[in-house]
Amino acid sequence: MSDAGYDHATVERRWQAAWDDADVYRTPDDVDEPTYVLGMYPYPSGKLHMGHVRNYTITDAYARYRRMRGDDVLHPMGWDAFGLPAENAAKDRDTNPRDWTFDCIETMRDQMDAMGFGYDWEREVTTCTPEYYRWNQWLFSRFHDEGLVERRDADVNWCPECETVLADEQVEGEAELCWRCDTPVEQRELEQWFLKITEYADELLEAIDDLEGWPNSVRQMQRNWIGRQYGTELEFAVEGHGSVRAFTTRVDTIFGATFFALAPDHPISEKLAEEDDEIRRFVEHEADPDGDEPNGVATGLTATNPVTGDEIPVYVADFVLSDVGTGALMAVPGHDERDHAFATKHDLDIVPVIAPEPGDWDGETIPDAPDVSEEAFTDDGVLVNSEEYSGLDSETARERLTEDVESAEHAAQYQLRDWGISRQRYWGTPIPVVHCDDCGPVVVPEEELPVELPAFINTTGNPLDAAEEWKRTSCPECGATATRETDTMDTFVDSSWYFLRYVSPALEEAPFDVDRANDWMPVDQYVGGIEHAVMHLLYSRFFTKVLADHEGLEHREPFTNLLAQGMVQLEGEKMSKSKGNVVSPQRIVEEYGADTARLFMMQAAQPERDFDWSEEGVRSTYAFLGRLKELVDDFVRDEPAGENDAVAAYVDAEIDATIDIATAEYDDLTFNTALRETQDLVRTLRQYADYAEPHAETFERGLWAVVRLLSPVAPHVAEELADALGYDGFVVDADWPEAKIDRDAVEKRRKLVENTREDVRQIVDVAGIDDPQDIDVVVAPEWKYDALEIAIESDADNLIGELMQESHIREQGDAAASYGQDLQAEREALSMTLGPGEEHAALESAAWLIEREFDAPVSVVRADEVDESVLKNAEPGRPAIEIED
RNA sequence: GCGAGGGUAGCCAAGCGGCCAACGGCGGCGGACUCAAGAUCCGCUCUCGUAGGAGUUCGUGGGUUCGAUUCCCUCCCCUCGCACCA
Repeated sequence: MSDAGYDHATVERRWQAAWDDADVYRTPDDVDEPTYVLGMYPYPSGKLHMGHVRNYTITDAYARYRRMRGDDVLHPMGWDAFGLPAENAAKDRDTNPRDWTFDCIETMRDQMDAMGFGYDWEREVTTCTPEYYRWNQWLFSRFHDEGLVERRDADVNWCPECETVLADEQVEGEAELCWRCDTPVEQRELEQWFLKITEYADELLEAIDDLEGWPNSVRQMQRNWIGRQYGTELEFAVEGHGSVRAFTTRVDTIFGATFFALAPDHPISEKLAEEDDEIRRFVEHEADPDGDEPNGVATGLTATNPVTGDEIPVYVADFVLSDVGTGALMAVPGHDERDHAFATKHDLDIVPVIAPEPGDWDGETIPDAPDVSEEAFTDDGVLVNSEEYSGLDSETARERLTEDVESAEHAAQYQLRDWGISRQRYWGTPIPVVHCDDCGPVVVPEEELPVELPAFINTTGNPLDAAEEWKRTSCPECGATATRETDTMDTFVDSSWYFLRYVSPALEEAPFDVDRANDWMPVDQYVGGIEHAVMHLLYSRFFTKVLADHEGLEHREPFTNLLAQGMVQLEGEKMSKSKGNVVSPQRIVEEYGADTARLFMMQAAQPERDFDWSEEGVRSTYAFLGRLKELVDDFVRDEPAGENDAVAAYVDAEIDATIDIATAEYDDLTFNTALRETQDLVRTLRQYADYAEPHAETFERGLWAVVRLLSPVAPHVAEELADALGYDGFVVDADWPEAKIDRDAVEKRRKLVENTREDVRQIVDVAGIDDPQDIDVVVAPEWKYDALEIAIESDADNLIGELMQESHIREQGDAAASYGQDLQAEREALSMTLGPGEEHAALESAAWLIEREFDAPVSVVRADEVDESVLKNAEPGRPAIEIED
């Protein structure tokens, strides 16, 4: 047999053209509840990489599978087409972002076609077109109407390289580097537009529990990101400045509060800085919120502890962050590590007020106070030194104190911040706002949308700032001369709702057709990289909820099932341009074809796992397809005329087994297992053809099953083979094969055959039989199956007694007693086997495998055809074996 | 530090209460085919064993159970995310 392969280029082009002519991937608007399969749309960088190929092969294979199962399928593709790289590329190449982007899209669409991805291109969405981004602007204005847009001064993350602000999510790691260019991020204060995602913090958090189709890791990352914490907010009176609210999760430690601390940019700190040089010096120069050391300066003021009435010193400290809690906190050095460090440094009191709960605590005795002079005790415990609260456990004390203190109330604190969407860049959606001297910022009215981007100006700053003519406009409210907002939107706005646009991509009246979206959404299966675990997936959930509340969408979550696909690596390392270890999909497609690339990837590992690209693996996959084609061609050229005998029955059963298992695996998206089974079936078919003249009908059924089981992953070659087998029409539209038996029977039959073959091998080996002459396989007598069934169902203490009540078992005498004892011994572990007739048939049809292996005739016989002495080894699920040498 | 997910035979990797000495792949060994090689096919690959047997294994140490790779606890190690968060 050769490993020559086949003419993949011709085959793939032929079927791509045929699909195209027949428009097979089109999803008409009038289908009912299609299965919505979606891969995260790519940024059009100009080149498909292996990550894309893997991502989109997964969705394509699943979409094809669902289609063959009879579903209508929505499987669209589009372009996340705004973004900074286009601007940089335009500058480098002396062109403009628009032309560059469309060139890239063109190339990538061709590459996707060459991969055989079956998209409904009539639903293509491109975010950089005014037809798309006008709806970003429209949504901005709707969000604004609903009070979900805010403009405020903010300290923002500024990337000096990209010359734009970044969302918190776009700043990476401790070193605070820009996610795009790895430049250290700086802080700037700018007027920014925010979407108030925090309004939805509770729902975004709580609904995560119901996202059962999502990986736990992603769910947990979102929970952490939202970071809700319950605690208590209460007031400390600061002399001369009135009441100051502080948030704490540990109000139970309030008797140990020995100082009070304010953030450097707290209003009181700023006021104090105006009056006091030392405080000003600290606020303006010394404060280092990023440093490890807690620094601070005494204000000379005191604050009144609302519970004890004690006056405690007030500090301005850089470890207090203005955007956490209220920007002011009560510090308890005895029970908080950071407060402890600060107190030690400034020689402040450290008072223990919580003791570890004694192991044998009775619930009331007040334990001894722990020593906290060296180290804070941060766990919950029992209150001490806390007047009437001493002796309470932390939990109860928190409740009680929050109730008792007049200014105290339960409060929640979130880590999630509002989403700053302003970007000082050109290639994005213009924020539809006009600044008027009299009216302030005014949102552009709906009928004037879209605010289109002006022509690109190659400049160092924001090109929109340089577009003088474009900037000059009139105020929509008072008509006075006004200027346009020059910031554009974060591109995550685009991707927060694109999955809705696919439903009605050309609609001119609204971003999406609400009725159809209600029918078609949510996305049934979403697939993409883990890097979007927080940002894109959280923003999309937020948008979906807002649209549900205000635009009539009947779904509150966009994605039912989420698959975070693993990386394609090379020798255990992530492929990257800088490392120079990139395998180009283009080259693989040219050399081996798209089917090989797809098949190799899908069989290499489960979709969510990382796996290593292997040139050798690719070659062997290619060889597999070539040999399969040869097998089909041989069959068609010279149709065999074998009998429908026991061997054919074996092959037939294997076909069913393969279909049954592969189907279940396709449902789970574990393509690797489905494909392994399918390849095993090909091997079985080849063995069959080698061993005997195959029964044509059975053989063809097997080939046709293989072709269809393979077709979601290797669609071109599947069409080619189906064509060779004389199938009229496209495999894409063919019915998924059906198995005639159930999984349980499949597994029992396979196990029986496998165990029997193994036993024969062992006997031959251990007994040192060189050349077996004759092999008998003896199925157990029927009464043993009955006894087994009784043993499984019975819960009587004395199993033997129970068995002996059956006359046909009792008649077996010693044999019955002996088998009964075996059953009794393994009683808890027994399970039902196939029946005697089924076992006989299964072994009969598998006998050829043993004959072939040992080159000796095999007879499968029933119990009543042999001597009793032989029968003692025969049990249900385990025939007796007699070998003559 | 907090949270999540992991640690399985030479390697990768399934299993997640009994059919588990543990699917599958790679590597290695033997055989068939071949002039030969490659490809393909058939076995073997923890230890011992002349009729299908026995023994010791699934990070560590305990526990629950008639029975644990599978459940619970301790500890060690790895990966990922978050982190001066009050």
